[in-house]
Amino acid sequence: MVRRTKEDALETRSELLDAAERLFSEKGVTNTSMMQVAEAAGVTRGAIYHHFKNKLDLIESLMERVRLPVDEMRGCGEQVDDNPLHEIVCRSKQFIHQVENDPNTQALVSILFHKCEYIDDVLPIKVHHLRGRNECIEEVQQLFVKAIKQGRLPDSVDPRSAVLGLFGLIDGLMYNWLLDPSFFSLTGEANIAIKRYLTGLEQG
Amino acid sequence: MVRRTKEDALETRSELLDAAERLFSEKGVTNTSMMQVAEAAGVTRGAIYHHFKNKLDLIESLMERVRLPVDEMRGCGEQVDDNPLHEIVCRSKQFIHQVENDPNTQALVSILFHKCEYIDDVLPIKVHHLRGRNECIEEVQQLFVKAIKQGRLPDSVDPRSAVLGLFGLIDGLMYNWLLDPSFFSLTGEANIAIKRYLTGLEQG
DNA sequence: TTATAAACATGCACTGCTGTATGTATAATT
DNA sequence: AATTATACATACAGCAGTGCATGTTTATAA
Repeated sequence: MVRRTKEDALETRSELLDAAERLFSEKGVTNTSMMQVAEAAGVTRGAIYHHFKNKLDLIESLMERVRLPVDEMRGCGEQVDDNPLHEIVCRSKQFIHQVENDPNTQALVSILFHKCEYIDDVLPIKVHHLRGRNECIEEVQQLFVKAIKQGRLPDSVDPRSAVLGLFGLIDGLMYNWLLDPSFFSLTGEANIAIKRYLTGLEQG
Repeated sequence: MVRRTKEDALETRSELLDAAERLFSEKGVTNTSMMQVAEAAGVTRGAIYHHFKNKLDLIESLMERVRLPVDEMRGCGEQVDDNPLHEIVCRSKQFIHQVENDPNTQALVSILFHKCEYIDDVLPIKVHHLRGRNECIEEVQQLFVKAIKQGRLPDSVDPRSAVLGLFGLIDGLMYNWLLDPSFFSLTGEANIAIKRYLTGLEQG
């Protein structure tokens, strides 16, 4: 009803993003209208179109705002030893833990996996998703290279192949877990599966 | 423009389903209108609403029509020996091969993974997806049980955990491959990764 | 052979959503 | 203190899509 200060405006914008994130993850992106987002944020559609050009711009801003764990997980805090395999495990666990425990992260990943359609119009989502993923893949691949050089993995292991399998495993577990979180424990199964996969890597 | 015989009607229905499958996998489910489906099939919207109640009914029919490889892959043709692990590998390969090579299967899986939103309204999709998956999981889990009994896998392996990891791996690889098929060879990477995962299972 | 019903085509009314234009009150600027 | 720009609210026009009702033609059954 009134205009407020600049900080208040930023808060409005933030609340709009929060509402969008919630509604998108609950009802899907295309099934959520701008008016519903506005209502959920306690404002009118005018507010949205002031802060964002359109729905796509809103989505892009959502992607910009959240730093996905895929992005975060470069550099894994307590990295005591110089074993790249340990860092790979640590990063993976941290990633999965954040998805299972941080509501914001979970909502966004849920949107990416199950609540949006990868069509041309929402290309920014796909682009953002792939970019972060590819950067992360590149880094983990280097860790595998390092592990092979250190003799922790046999030479017969192709680092690219190793990282593709690992990411497939993690993504697949998250995908299925998000379909029905009560079906199994993400952290539990992921830890076991990753361990097994790495064990398989260590053998020829 | 005219009415034809019963067989022709079934063909019309089939062409509508073909068109829907194509358009859905290309442009997404919600972004494809009934009129576009009708046009692509060379008929008008009236034809669709004659054969299908609405868009959801159309989608349900799509799911009914195609037997996903997940459903098919029970009983793996040339099963010479009695090694359940071999059957597991055989089924997985068959599944993946069908996704990579059969256009119909690929289109439908692409829809399930990337071109629809799992909201309440499209619950039939989710239900169908999960039902087929769960049935298959159950069967493969029994194969793991058998393998453990035969001493081909250590007792420490939990069959449920084993199958969850395997399905996660396969789903994740397919998910990522469908995002960008040129990024890697699905069959190639899947074979390697599955082999590694099973190797990891054989170790404690 | 006639009647009925199937297999569509056509047209209409309704709705939800979008984008924008305009209004308005307040903060920020001078 | 006056002006300007910001941060929204409100109002309007317009479309795209849906669902249905109603034609129209032909198979099919009696």
